[in-house]
Amino acid sequence: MDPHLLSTFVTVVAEGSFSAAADRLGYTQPAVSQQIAALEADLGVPLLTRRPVRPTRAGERLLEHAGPLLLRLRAARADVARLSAQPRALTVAAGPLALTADTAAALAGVTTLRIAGAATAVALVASGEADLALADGPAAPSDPLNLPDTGPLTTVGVREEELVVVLPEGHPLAGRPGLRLDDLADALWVDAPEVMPLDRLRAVARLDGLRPGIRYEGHDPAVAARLAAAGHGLTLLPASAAPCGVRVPLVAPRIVHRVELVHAALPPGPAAEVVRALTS
Amino acid sequence: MDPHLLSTFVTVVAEGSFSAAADRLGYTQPAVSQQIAALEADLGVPLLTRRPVRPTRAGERLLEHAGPLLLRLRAARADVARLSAQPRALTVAAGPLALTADTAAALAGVTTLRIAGAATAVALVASGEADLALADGPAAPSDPLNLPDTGPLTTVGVREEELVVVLPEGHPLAGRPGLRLDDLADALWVDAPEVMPLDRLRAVARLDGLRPGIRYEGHDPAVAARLAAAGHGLTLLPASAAPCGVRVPLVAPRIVHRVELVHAALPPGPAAEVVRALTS
DNA sequence: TCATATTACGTCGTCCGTAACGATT
DNA sequence: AATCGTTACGGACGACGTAATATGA
Repeated sequence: MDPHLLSTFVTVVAEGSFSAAADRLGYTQPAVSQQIAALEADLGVPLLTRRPVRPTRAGERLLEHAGPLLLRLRAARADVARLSAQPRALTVAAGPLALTADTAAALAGVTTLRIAGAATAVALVASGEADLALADGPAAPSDPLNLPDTGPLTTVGVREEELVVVLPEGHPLAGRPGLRLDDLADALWVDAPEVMPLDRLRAVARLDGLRPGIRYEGHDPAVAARLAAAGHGLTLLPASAAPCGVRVPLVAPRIVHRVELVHAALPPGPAAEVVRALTS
Repeated sequence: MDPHLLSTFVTVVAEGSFSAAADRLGYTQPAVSQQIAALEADLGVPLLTRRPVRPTRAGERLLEHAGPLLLRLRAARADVARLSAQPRALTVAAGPLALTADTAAALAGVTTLRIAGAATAVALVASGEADLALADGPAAPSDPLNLPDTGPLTTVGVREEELVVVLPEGHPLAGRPGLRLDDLADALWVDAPEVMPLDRLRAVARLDGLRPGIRYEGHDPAVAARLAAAGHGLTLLPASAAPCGVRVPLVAPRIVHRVELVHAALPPGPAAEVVRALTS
């Protein structure tokens, strides 16, 4: 199973077309056709239906592996390259809820700041495109975030903060001193996958439900809070990130908003300084 | 980075010689030489010192990635193959401390039982060589074991059991009702990596120390207990696995012996039956 | 001097591109 | 008929084996 073939396979599925994938990868279309045929011959199973081009069940299985596999490959290369690399621009990948005032203050010497979901931020560090990741997400108190395993990276907890449910004024539950998530499972929630993905919440809270309401595809927690305040659905945010709406502490299940710092082994330098500042 | 090259690299390091690796892989020796040269050219860094053949620092980094990478590759292949595979012999990989009487009773229809450490057991399932893994190891109560990430496998907790320190009769601490691990960190411990690896204990207990004493390379917990009872060092075992010696409950840190069942998506059949029996 | 890694070179296989073909809408 | 994937074929590159060479212990 050549990673090269795996990568074209992923592209073909993403594009939904052999010719489009060929264009994107800089091959001719027959080359892609042959690559897919080679992969199918190697595994002994059809991976794609043609017209329309869709993964078969076997193809879907392979896709689940292909992403992490290719990431790890890039991670290995990056990890080796880091040893001989010269210090350069300092890039930090941060989750949308990671940048409180304190955290921002600790980022001295940072050249580029990139906002990305937890998994993506870790992937950026693993593949060498970023030096530090500040991944954030919900977790049980003092439990680690469930980050993808991309090899030997150092992970340290930076912060845990209470979560609040954001409700519109006049909501029937707005007067309560605290709320239980299972009482809200049937309510409509703001579906903001880049701020606080509902599926992670479900996983951490061991809960089904959380019906998705309006979808917000941006990064800004304030927008999610405003949507909630305007009655488009509930949302759950760390207390400091919810500037408006009625904020009621979450009391059960016991979930906090956790921020973790992820980085590879760092030589002394500005990156290491930022790590020190963040973890002190 | 061709996985093929990666795999020869791993073999060369393991054998400590180009020619021995060539023999093992069925290549000629110059072929191996060229493969390593190609890998080094690709990464732009020397990976091995020659005479003696040892990994450089870059090589060591690469090695850390190569194992998981090749495992995941096998896992992907196995996962795809499982879809079209016919039901066959049912193989279970179990940790050395996983097979209590109850657990053994649940293994109806199992053809082969293989004893292996937690990481190996999971690797066997991922690569399709086993259908079920019963991984065991120390963990904080209700915390998951820290198993390697090899793709979409289902993990369920099966059991948690109290851990006891096994001491020889007449040991100064033998009369205590309970023991703290940090009080024993400077003592000599039975080093039984295939029963209860000391490094895992250190990691879970967040503790240095645990000086290794006599080394036992087998699987049998009873032997570890006997060595401890005979005064060759202390050991920590689940209460049910320590047939002799003075057994004192561990009271701090709060660590239990946890068993987890790991398996891929299973079609209905004997394997699924065993899963049901184990998790009911 | 012997063992062991590297270099040189010929051969074979693999992979891609061009061109022709086939199938599906 | 048009679009898109497959098959056919030729050329280029890469990979392995044999043979010769270099380098340490």
